[in-house]
Amino acid sequence: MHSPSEQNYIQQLSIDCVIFGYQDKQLKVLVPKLNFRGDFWALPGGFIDQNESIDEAAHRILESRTGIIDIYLEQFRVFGDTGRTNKPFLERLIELNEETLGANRFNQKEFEWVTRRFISIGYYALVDINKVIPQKHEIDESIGWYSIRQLPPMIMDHNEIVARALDTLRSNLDEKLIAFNLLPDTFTMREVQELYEAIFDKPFARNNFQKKILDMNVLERLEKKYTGAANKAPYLYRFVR
Amino acid sequence: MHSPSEQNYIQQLSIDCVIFGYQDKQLKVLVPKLNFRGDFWALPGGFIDQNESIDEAAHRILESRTGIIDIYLEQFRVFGDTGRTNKPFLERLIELNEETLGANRFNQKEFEWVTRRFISIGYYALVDINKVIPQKHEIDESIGWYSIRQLPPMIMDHNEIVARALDTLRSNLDEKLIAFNLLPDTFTMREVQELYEAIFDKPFARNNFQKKILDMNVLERLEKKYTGAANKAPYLYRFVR
DNA sequence: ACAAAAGTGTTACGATTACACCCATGT
DNA sequence: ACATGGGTGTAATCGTAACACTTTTGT
Repeated sequence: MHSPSEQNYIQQLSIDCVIFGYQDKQLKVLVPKLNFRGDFWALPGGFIDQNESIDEAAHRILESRTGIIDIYLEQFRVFGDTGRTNKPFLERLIELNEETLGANRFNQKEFEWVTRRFISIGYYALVDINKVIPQKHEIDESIGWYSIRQLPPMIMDHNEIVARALDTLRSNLDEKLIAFNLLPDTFTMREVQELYEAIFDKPFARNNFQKKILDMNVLERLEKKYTGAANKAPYLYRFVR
Repeated sequence: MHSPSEQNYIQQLSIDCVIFGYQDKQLKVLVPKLNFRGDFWALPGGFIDQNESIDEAAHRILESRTGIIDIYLEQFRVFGDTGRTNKPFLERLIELNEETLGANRFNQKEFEWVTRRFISIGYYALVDINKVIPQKHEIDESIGWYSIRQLPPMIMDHNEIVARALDTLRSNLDEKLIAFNLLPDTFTMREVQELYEAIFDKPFARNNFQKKILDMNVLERLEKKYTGAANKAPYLYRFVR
């Protein structure tokens, strides 16, 4: 897990993951912050071992960040422009951290390996945010959930990667019935609606929304949920199939 | 253009292109056949130079096969299973061609380079089949258009790649208004309809189809086309925008 | 009784599908 | 005149959006 240049990775190919969660009526993305001076945020990512498929690599990266094995996950786009490299970012990082880095946190070989041009396969994942215990890596200062509306400025093209992931999520949501991956095991119809509103950034009519979701025939209605609020208790639902 | 192992390519990463054309009421794919004993077909593909983006690489590959520069082209999926390698195919090819190959058509270095595990980015392209003069490469015996319903058995996972490309084409066709890339500059409404019927493998109602296409507001109606047939002359249309 | 939010029904609208008719063209 | 295929109009149907009403719960 240490020097990528010494691992048996495929060269110049990486995976970047956009991990979506949902909390407080907001769509969120899990983003680590690097443990260096200069406020560097970078999407969870990694490389592909010679002995694993790209999907397996993505799963491994996700598990190391969320602790969850069973994650909904899909590739959505390859980012492969000519000048796509870490170099400007790393040079600035080194510039801002000369004293703490010392002479050789990066040796020459290592530096050249990670600053080459990289082509990256974008994956997006949908998780139940309550089941995730975000794992920061050695290199991270912190890791946290950021609202899609208030993402920090990330390195390279990572902000664009998130934007593309959101586009894909929106266009796949209904057809692939994947929204429920973002919710707990049981949930109310209002919660589904608020999730949709967070994803599409627009309101939905309550009655029509309920009809649409129930017509998907993928929800099982459970007992009512007594919240203590001064109103009718909503039903709980569970996703089946 | 000779030994890939001596070129400045990104390692273990390739591009495979599904080039769609349309002729004789059939959706077709451009597939070269290798100039060896054993009937090997393989999708047009290639590698990515260090100094070109993946889109540029795909364009280069397409131009070398079609002679056309301005091609509609889109990536649609990455194929990255663990065992994804040319090796079984090449070993069989060598086995069947020992006498003609002689001792060293492939040297050891070359053989190892091309038989490593490869991750491939799938692109699909839409071309006006009449503008294409299929170019076979040195290594090819022939290159030709094969109906999507009667594709030859291709090496590796190339048949699956075509199937995935067709799925993507179908789901993008209306939204991205790309069908017209498969037609000549001017065409009749019947031709558009037959194209759709070839792509979706199902019939469309003539009047409703016409309404739907015209409601896209991307066609300009030109003069009538007198065919000499014993019926009303159809209008010609041109794609605009 | 009332406010708040949930559940459901009913109508209106728009887009798609189905049906029908008329027109141009060559034999 | 007729067969053939092209263009277009209208009605029926379906799914979605808009509107309305009733029910449940705690104060």
